[in-house]
Amino acid sequence: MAAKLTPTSYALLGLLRLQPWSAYQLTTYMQSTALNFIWPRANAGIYNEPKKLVAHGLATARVEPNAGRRRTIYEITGKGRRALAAWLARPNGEWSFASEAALQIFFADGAGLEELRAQLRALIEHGRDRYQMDQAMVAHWLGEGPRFPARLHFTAMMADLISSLTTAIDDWASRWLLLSESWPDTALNDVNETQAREILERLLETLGTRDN
Amino acid sequence: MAAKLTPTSYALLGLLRLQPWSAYQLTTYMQSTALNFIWPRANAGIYNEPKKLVAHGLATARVEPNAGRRRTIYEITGKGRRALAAWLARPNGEWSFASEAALQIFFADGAGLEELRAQLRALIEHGRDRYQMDQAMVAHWLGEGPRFPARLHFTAMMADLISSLTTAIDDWASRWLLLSESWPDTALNDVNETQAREILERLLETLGTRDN
DNA sequence: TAGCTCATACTCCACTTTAGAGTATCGTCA
DNA sequence: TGACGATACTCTAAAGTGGAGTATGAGCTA
Repeated sequence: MAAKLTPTSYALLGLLRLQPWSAYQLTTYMQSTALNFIWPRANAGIYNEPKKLVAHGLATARVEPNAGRRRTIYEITGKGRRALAAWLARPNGEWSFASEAALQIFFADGAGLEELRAQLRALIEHGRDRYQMDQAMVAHWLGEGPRFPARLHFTAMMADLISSLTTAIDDWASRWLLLSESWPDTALNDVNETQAREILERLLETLGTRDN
Repeated sequence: MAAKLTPTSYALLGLLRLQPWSAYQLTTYMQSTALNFIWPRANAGIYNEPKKLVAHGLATARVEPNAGRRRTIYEITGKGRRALAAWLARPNGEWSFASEAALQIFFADGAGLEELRAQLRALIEHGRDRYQMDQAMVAHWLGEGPRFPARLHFTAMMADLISSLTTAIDDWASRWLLLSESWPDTALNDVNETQAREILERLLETLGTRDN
């Protein structure tokens, strides 16, 4: 009877290893921290997950009063610790990206130049919002310290990853916003064909130096 | 009676705008091109989507013989074109990332140093596989040209995006593989605390220059 | 010729996940 | 007293998934 655990299960086990949590705390933490960037999950799904952990003996639940209300506190079990350790020992290089914005840009030859550029600007604006949010968090970590001070290095690692990706997308959108300045429209023409070939040639070089 | 269209619906409309497609062709194209990077979708879902488009009058379907077999060919309608154009005119800066690997790295304080480093190496290896794949595609586009020659600039745009993200993650993993060389274990210590603070301080600077 | 493999062409399905609400209670404030 | 925000959690129709499966035809080999 192998428990059908998902990465979400393991994420919660990872948090429970640090301390006991209420379901609300787990959900709030997962949705307001770096975790929401590297493993975005819907509210309802997170609430359901600890119940599954309990059903499989990986966590325990107790209901306690809290300021006149009841809340459920979850704690990891020994079995849960072992399941987490086994998962951590299984290397996995996978990641995925998805973007409706990028999809719209990919099909922008069905729209006008100004619409394409508006999409690129929207991506840049979205990145700006992200930067402001991240800046406040980083300043807080350097000042008061993170929620888990003993994990500062992991906090920094994730902040570095998020910033790297946000910056990469920002740079990409800015690059093509600049390149498209000289386009008459979204159709292929001499200007943007030359640009495209140059970019592809540059990519071929870059990829060639990295594939071994 | 507004059709409940998803980004997947629009992606298919975007492809149908270029030419008529069979369901098999739509599925194969979506899963083997840049589209699978910016909007990854399961096989069954893609097969179902064109039927919905037909149900909403955005596409038509006809069954034709093909080498003794039957296949369904879909074509976009005028209504479908208008729905696509309206979607393209709605800017959207959103994107999402998800990675079980990053999740495992985030919780690696529950494992040993070698396990953390194995995770980082797995990410780098995954990137290397990606580079080899992309290299072959880019070489093909520069040689024979892409499937849709008139969209070369959009092909280049997406290749640039994919490469940027792959490179960013590769660099991040390499950076932390290097930084962790001097760690005695995954716990916080003087060495990695100093590293973490330096990274966070550098991030604060970078974010500060980009948030306005 | 028969069998195997691959490509073409698509369906099925139990389960998971989502977006986007909703309900309920308590403390604080005007 | 009523409104608002925080705490605490549930509900649900629709979308999506992984991982098969079925079927047919062409090409190749023993």
